[in-house]
Amino acid sequence: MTAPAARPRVTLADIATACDLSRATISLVLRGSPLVNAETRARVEAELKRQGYVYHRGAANLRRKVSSAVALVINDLSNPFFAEFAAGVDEALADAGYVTLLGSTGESVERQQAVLASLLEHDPAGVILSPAEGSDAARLRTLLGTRTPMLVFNRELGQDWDFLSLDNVRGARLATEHLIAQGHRRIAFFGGHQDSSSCRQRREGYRAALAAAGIALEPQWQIECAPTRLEAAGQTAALFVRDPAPTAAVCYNDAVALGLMAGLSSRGRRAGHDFAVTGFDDIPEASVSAPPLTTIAVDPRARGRQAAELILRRLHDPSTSPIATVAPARLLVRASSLVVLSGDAA
Amino acid sequence: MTAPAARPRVTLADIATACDLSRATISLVLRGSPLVNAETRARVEAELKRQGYVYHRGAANLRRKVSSAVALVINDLSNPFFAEFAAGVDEALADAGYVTLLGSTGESVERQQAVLASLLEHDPAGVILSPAEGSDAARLRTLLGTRTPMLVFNRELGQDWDFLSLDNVRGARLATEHLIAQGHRRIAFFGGHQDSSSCRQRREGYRAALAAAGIALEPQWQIECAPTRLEAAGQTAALFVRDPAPTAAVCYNDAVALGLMAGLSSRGRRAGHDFAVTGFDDIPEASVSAPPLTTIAVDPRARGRQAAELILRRLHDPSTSPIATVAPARLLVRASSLVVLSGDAA
DNA sequence: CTGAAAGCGCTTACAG
DNA sequence: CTGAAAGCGCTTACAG
Repeated sequence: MTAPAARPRVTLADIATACDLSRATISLVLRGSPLVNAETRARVEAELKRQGYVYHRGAANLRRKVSSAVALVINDLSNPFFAEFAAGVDEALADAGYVTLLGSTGESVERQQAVLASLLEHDPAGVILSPAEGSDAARLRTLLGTRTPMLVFNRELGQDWDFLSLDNVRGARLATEHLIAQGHRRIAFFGGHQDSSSCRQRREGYRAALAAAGIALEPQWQIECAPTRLEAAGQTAALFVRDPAPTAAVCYNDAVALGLMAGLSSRGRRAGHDFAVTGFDDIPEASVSAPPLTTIAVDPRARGRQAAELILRRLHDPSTSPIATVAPARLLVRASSLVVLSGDAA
Repeated sequence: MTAPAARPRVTLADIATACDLSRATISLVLRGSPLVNAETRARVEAELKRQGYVYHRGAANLRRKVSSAVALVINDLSNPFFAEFAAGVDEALADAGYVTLLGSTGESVERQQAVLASLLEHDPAGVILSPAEGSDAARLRTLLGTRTPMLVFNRELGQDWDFLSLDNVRGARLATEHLIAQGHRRIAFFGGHQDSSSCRQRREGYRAALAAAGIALEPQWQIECAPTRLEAAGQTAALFVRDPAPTAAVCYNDAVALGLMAGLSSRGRRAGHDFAVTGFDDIPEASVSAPPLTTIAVDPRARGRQAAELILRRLHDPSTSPIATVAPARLLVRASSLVVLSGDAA
């Protein structure tokens, strides 16, 4: 907290005194009321500028019992996906006249509780939460109460909060169908953890595509690993323990896919030449890796704007029942999945 | 703005009534005053929990004439460098009990003015600004006045604001010295534009290292290009128009270095084998490119924490004169610069 | 140890 | 068209 400012703040009352008017009239000018005389208005506006008046929205909000802030709590701002999301949220909130109260949790549930508690003291009209892994919905509910609407992004939490999710099922299904269309029949699902809901959903899409094509799912080609490049590279060998090995892999996300591509090269194989790889997310590196990565784009900035719009709608309409929205996923075909299969491999 | 909440807010007065005490006493409990009787305190705390009271910091701040917010205005949140910076700022501000008011400008000067004006109405104790390209210091000064302290990051704006910059000179010097120590004498400076202050500073470090080693600077090896991968790849040929050609290049940044490496391979050369390359920034891709890129790390998250600490210090001590801080730069040696020179090349 | 009163910067009926 | 008065949720001397 700060010590009181040396220079005292310019206040409505100062302007009123200088113009020899009441505070009420100044307030009307500020809020653009048509009630005030044009000449009076001009005089007041000149004086506002002259004294460098800055509106104290907090005081106004207190009096009016409204809030012009929305809290945005992000699990991992150093992930470009969430950074883009945050940029989209902030953009749309600003356009609607709201200010963003930022909190980042670094995937820590404890920090998430602390950050949210602190932000709530600043009286946000609503909250947008991209939950930390392992978030406890009941604890969040206790913190939030029922007064503050929340939109949950990306990871489902249950409760009666609005929810914006990526279309994980459809995305993975698109990737898998693409590989099948290329002639692959032996397709692994590579990376991610079963206990993550997004991983479960992506596997579901993968399974659905296989099933629709009449391809049996091979349990030994369902390979779990932490969703990082390094872990993925380390797990590459698991794809090739048995013969025949898969000819393609749908990866949990781009990081995993890039790790797998590295793992492939250190085994003398090359993605896009003798093995097909797809990712998920379309991180910036995906377009410049060697080879460029076929992946699923979810446009995080657009998702951010969408999240902002959803919470704003909820603020205006608190009574309707919770809304679950699924954002579209788009297949981007690049070289990593374009393999000419030998007769043997297919 | 929101319509008034349906459920009325729980207030100090509600707790006071329920406990049959005055609001003053409740306030003392909230602020942890030792004046209040232990039994009374316990009773109050139970009631606070029971009613789900949440402190209205805005009201308290208004009364106390303090602020517990800091505005953070970022030019490009979709750049991982600035996203990390923002995460570091938020982390440190939260630890100090402040909340972050986020604004992103997308490198637009007009948006920067609008965003800042809006944030200032929320009465931040201070501002951290990573300026949009082409920012107008005088216009910013008009907006800010002299009441609100600001810390400027990365791009110098003049005025009497505190300033945190990266050590471009020292970073480029470290990279150049490293190449010299590897035996190189024909070292180019590749990429960036003369009109960017960071590019000028990096060239200055490069020149200083050459001068200290008694190596003459060759004007034809100072090659400008836009700081993107694509432009850099396209300019690669410019290094080899004359004989002898350089054996190494200090690149303006990592994007340029990665582009140069691509340009080299399409000419049948390989960074780290027959040509040495260094970058600047340590973007995530630098560690996973082929070969991994020797570069200068500036640790944006640590810079964010540092920025937060600097503005907090300024809040506590408004009178001291403006402070310019230069953040350290660290050389990360990786394979792209490790070339065994043939007798001829050296 | 607790309460009554004034006030932070604003807005909003209500008069005139 | 403008002003007087009350009040948003809190804190802070000042009494007692």
